[in-house]
Amino acid sequence: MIVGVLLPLPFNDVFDYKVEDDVVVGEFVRVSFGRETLVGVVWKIGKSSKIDEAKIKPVLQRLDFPPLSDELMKFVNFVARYNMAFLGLVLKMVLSVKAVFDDDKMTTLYKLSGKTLAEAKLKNSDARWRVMDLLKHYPYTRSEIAKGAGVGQAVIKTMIDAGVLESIQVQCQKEFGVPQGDFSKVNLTEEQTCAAENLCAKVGQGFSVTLLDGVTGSGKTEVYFEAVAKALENNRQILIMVPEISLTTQWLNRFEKRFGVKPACWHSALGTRERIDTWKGVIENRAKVIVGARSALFLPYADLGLIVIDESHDHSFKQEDVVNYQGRDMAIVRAKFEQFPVILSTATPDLETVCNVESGKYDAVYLKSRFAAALLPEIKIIDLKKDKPQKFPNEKAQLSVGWLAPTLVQELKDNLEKGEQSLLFLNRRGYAPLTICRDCGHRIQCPNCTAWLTEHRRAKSLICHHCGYTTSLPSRCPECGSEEGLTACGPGVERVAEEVTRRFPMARIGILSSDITSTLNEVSEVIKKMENHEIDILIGTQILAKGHHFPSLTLVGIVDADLGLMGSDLRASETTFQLLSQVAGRAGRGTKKGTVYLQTLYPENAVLQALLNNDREMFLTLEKNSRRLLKLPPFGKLAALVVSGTNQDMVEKTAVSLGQCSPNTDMITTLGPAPAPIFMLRGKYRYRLLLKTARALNIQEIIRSWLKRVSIPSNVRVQVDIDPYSFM
DNA sequence: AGCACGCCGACT
DNA sequence: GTCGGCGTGCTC
Repeated sequence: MIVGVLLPLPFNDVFDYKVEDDVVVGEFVRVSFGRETLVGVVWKIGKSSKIDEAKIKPVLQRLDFPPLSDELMKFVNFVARYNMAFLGLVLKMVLSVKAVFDDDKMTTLYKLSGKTLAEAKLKNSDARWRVMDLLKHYPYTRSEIAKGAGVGQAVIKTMIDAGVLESIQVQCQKEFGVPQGDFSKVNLTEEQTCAAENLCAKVGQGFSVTLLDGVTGSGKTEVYFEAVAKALENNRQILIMVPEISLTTQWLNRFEKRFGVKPACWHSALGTRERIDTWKGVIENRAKVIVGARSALFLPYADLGLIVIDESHDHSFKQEDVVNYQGRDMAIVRAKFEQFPVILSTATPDLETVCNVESGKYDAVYLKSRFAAALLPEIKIIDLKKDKPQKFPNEKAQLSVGWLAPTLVQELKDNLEKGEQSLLFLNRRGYAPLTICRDCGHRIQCPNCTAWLTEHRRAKSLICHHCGYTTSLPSRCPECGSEEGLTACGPGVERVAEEVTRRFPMARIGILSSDITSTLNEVSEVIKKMENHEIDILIGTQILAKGHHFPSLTLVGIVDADLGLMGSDLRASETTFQLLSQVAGRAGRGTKKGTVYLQTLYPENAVLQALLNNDREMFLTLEKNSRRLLKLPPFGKLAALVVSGTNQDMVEKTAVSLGQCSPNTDMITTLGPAPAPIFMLRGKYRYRLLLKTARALNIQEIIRSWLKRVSIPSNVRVQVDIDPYSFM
C-alpha cells in the first residue's frame, strides 16, 4: 500500500512511499529522499499526491519505537497551523535528535587491558594514574572517565592509542531513577497546604489550567511539588517547564531532596548522548519527570499527566526563530488534546493569564505570605537627577565616571560594615554598550547588524549581542587613527563591578552574567560562593533574577531601572515590572528585612511607582486599561510579518507590495512596512509589518489570504510571528 | 532544508 | 581555458 510520510523538513505536505499493509499511522519509518535517507512519520494512509506510482519509493525500514499518538499528531498539526510554520519543521521538534534512530543501543566502555604505562612507553602522570585507579574495578565510558578522574579527553585518547585501555561493547540503556512522591515530606504552612490540596485535586481529573500565584519566597516550588507527587502516584509522566536560565543546581537539589532522585533534564546545552537517552526514556515511559526548557514540550511522552510551567510569565517561553511559538500557550493546547492539568507558577503573572483567571477560563490559588519570618523588602527610589553619581577626582576622564548614586554607595558601605550581602542589578552584559571616538565621533558598529558592538573588557573584545560577531578591542580609532579618542560609553555589569572595586577595595566582589564568555560551571561557582557568603557584593544581569535563594542578602540596588522601559516593545512595561519585582524579591529572604533601591531618571513613572508601593494590582490595572484602549493582546490579536533578505532592493519592494495590498477594515489594522529596529541583522535587511485584528477574527486565515495576493521572490523571506514579543 | 544544475565573472 | 559565485528547481 501507499502511505504519506511527513519528513522533518520545511514542507506542509507528506511524501508518498510504498510499504507492507500492516503499517499504522504515527509509525516511525526510514525512507530515502533525494540522495539522503531520513526518518519521518507515517502521517496518512493512502496516496496523497498525483505523481506517477512508478516514482514512489519503498519505505526502507520501520523503526521499533511506539508510534506517535493521535493526540500528539493533532498537536503537531495545530502548532503548525496556529503559528504558520511548516508542518515538517514542527515534526522536527518532536524527532529532535536525528541520532536516536541511528543509535544501535551499544555503548563503548573502556577497561584496563593489563598493559602497564611502562610497557606502553608512556610516562607516569597523576592524570594517567587517576584513570588507572578509576578503572581498577569497573569499566566506564569515555566521558565518565573524563569526569570521574578529572582528566581531559586527550589523556584518555593517548592511553587508548597506546593500548593501556581497551574497549568493550555493551548493550546499554540509561536507567532513570524513579522519583518517589513520598520520599520526604516537607512541612508546609497552612496556606501552602491549602494551595497544594487545591492543585492535587486537579491531577487525574482531565484538562484544567490553574495559576499558582505567590509572592517571591512564598514556596511555590514546594507547593507544585505536591501536585507532581500526586501525578507520580498515578504513575503518569510529568513535565516541568522552566525558563532556560533558571534550570539551576539549586532547583535540581531541591527536587532531589523531595523525590530522592534527579529528574531527567532537557535543554539546549545537552550533548547528543544525553539527548538520545532522554528521548528514549520519554517515549518508552521510563523517564517519569522531565524538567526542561520550552523545547521539552515537543518530546513524544508516552503518558503525560501534568505540566507545570515555572515562572510562567517569563518571555523565554516564546521561541522566535524557525518555528515561532509561545511555549506556555502551546503547553496548554497539548494538555487540552491529551486531557490533563497545567499549573502556571509565578509571582508576577502576565496580563493574558490574569485576564483568563478573571474570565473563569483558568483557576487560581494564591500564596500571600513569605516563608517563615521573611518580610517583603522595602523599596525606595533614587532620583538620579537629584542624587547624582559622583565622579572620581584626579583620574583620566574616562575612568572617572560613576554609575552609583551617593545614597546607594552609602547603603552599600553600611551593609558591608554590617557584614551583610548586597546585590547590584544591571541588565546589560559586558563593560560598555558603545565605544565612540571622541576625536572624530566614530561609533564602532557590527558589520552584520545595525547595532553597536559591546565592549567586553575581561574578554578583551568587542562583541555584537545580536549575531555574536567578535573582534579584538582596537587600540586606535579605526576611522581616524586616534590613539586617545576611543571612549567607552554607558555601563555594563563589568563596568559597575569596576566602580564597586574602586569604591570598596576590600569588598569581595562577584560578577554574574549570562555571557558567552562564562560557562555554566563558572556561573554555578559564583552562585555557590554567594550562598556561602564568600561574596559581599554581587553584580549581575537578569540571570540572577530567578530562583536563587541567598539568605543573607539584604540590599539590592537596581542600577538602571529605566533600561527596560525604553523599548518600542508593547510588553516593555510588563517585562520591566516582572524583572524588577523578581530581582527585588531576592532581598530579605532570610530573617532580616531587605531593602531595594531603584535608580531612575523618571521617578514618577507608573511602573516604578507600582513597584515602590508593592502594588501589583495597580500595575495590572494600568496595563490592562492601556492595552484595552489600544486593542492589544489580550483584547485583540497581533501578528508581525518580517520581510528579510540579502538583496535590500528586493526586500524593500516585497515589503512595499505587502503593504499595498494589506487588509484594512474596522476590525483589521495593518502598520508598516517599516525598517526593523535592527535594520540589518546577521547580514540580512529587514522590514516589519504589524497586523492587529479584533479578538474574534482568525488572524492566521487573514494572513494566509494576504500572502496569496503577493508574489514573494525566492531570495526574500517572509516570516510570520503570531503574537510577537520581540519587536527587533 | 539540502543538493544539483546552470549560467556569468575573475583567475592560474 | 577553469573555478566558483548564487538564482532556480526538485525531492515521493
